[in-house]
Amino acid sequence: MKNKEIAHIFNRIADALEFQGANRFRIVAYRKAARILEDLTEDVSVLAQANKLESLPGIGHAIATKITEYLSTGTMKKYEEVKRETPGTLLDLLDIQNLGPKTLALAYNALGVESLKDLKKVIKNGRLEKLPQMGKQKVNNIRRGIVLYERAHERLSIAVAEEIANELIAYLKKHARIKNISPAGSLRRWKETIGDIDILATGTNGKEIIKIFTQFPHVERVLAAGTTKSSILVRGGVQVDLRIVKAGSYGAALQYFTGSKAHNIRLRNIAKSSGLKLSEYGVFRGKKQIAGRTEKEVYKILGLACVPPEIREDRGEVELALKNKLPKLVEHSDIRGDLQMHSTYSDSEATIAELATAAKDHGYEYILITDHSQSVTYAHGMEPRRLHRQWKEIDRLNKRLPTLCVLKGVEVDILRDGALDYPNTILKECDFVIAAIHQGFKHNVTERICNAMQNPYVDIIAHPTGRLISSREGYHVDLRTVMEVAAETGTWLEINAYWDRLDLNDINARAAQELGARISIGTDAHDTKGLQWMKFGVATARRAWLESKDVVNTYTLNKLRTARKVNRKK
DNA sequence: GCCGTTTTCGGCCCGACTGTTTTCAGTCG
Repeated sequence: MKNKEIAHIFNRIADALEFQGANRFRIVAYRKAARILEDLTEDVSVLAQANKLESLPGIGHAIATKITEYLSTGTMKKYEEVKRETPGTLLDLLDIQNLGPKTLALAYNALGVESLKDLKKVIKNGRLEKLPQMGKQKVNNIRRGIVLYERAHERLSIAVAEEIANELIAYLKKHARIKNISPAGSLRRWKETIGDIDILATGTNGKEIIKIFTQFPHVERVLAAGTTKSSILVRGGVQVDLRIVKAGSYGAALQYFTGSKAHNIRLRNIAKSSGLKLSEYGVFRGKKQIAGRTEKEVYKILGLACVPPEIREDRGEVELALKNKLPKLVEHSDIRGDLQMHSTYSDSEATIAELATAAKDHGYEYILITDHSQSVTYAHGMEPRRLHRQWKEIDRLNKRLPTLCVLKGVEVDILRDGALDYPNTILKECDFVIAAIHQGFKHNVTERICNAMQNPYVDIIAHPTGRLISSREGYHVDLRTVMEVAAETGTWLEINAYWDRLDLNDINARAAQELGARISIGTDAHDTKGLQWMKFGVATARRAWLESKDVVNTYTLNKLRTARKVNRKK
């Protein structure tokens, strides 16, 4: 699929146009087209062939022509032109904080800056500072931006961001006079990675709250501190922004700072077309505020149902909210069990008894123990004898635990040659079986997974793409084919809730559901604490628009057993 | 560059903070 590739090109063109000082609405148009392509689960070339590109919102004739050009010739004239006009790595520098297109253009035209190296040089020798409109402070800010750019230049995992935000919110609640406080931004939307952490609070004395905020024990640097807004860097260079608003604007501000930007633009357009104005201070008719205390009120006055934060991405939710037809998203409290976890029988630190106790604390009705199969030697995979011993222990445990059912499972490897790591005589004795690729990532993966799904005893495909958010691309796999075969055979596809996997991700899980496949969520816990990752799995399911009927571990155990694939012979 | 239930032209979201200015431009979200 060339979707991502073309999206990248459009973003590049937008960067270049920004640098050239082009009409800002043209720039927005390219960025929007890029985002549409990134969100698209269908292959753009299929749409192009069917002549349907222009039916996508935000893609008009000019951009459709450019897409077609690229698909048929492998190049795009506009992109080639842009590359000719802006040297090498120049546009990469736009990722540096406090250095925008205007300043970069100035540095390029007046001083010939073409690279990070050049930029550092003109900062050091003082020439940048001497340019018109520049000065000591501005250059200082750019210098700090470079430090961040070189250090981080990557996004935080949701797990790290959530932990920092929780700690900071607890600190502020304890030390400052605050009425309401909430995370906002991509953290509140539960995106898998977070750029910086946004927190919104109400209180009467903004200045005092901000002072306390900037004294948070882990502050590395205070970037800005006004009366309503402040930014700090905490350990590891993570940026946290705090906004203080009046209680009467809390809902509007929460809505505004939660985003996404694309979602908000839609809302503001709707407000405008009915003669209203929407800002972070409220909804206004003329100068009179007519809503803003709660988010619900803001959506309502615009004629929309209140959209859950997880789906505020302008992926169709605005249209449905206008018709009051939003999906009823799956809730964490709907989850009755966890369908992937490991014990000391393979590579985990927790015994089955410990996992069971922790699961009871989570209020679960069942858990599926899924230790690794024999050929995964690095994870201490189980030969059949050890598996049988485990089953006996589970039988004993189940007698002691009336409210929880510990299910016998396995995470069976799909081997290089496509065979499964246990014979069917073993698999059929399991309550549920998860199949997974852990070897041969580039080796006929689609075919191997699809074969595994044809096996009547394979219930779930674990982490279907194999990606690791922080470090690994994933298998060479045709996911759409996998989803189709999953739907055909009744095999469930996993949302692996481990924060560095979240695999399937939001977009793919939604596509799987649309193609008729069902989803199971498993934490893949390797200790008792790992059971807590369920929240990230549920959030991903919500971002995928899933309802409880789409997620099998919202089912009672009886229903779960009868919902499994039809060709299974007992 | 996109878009249209008044429009095929003339719109396109809105505001805070900073720094260099003396009325405003640039950047960010």
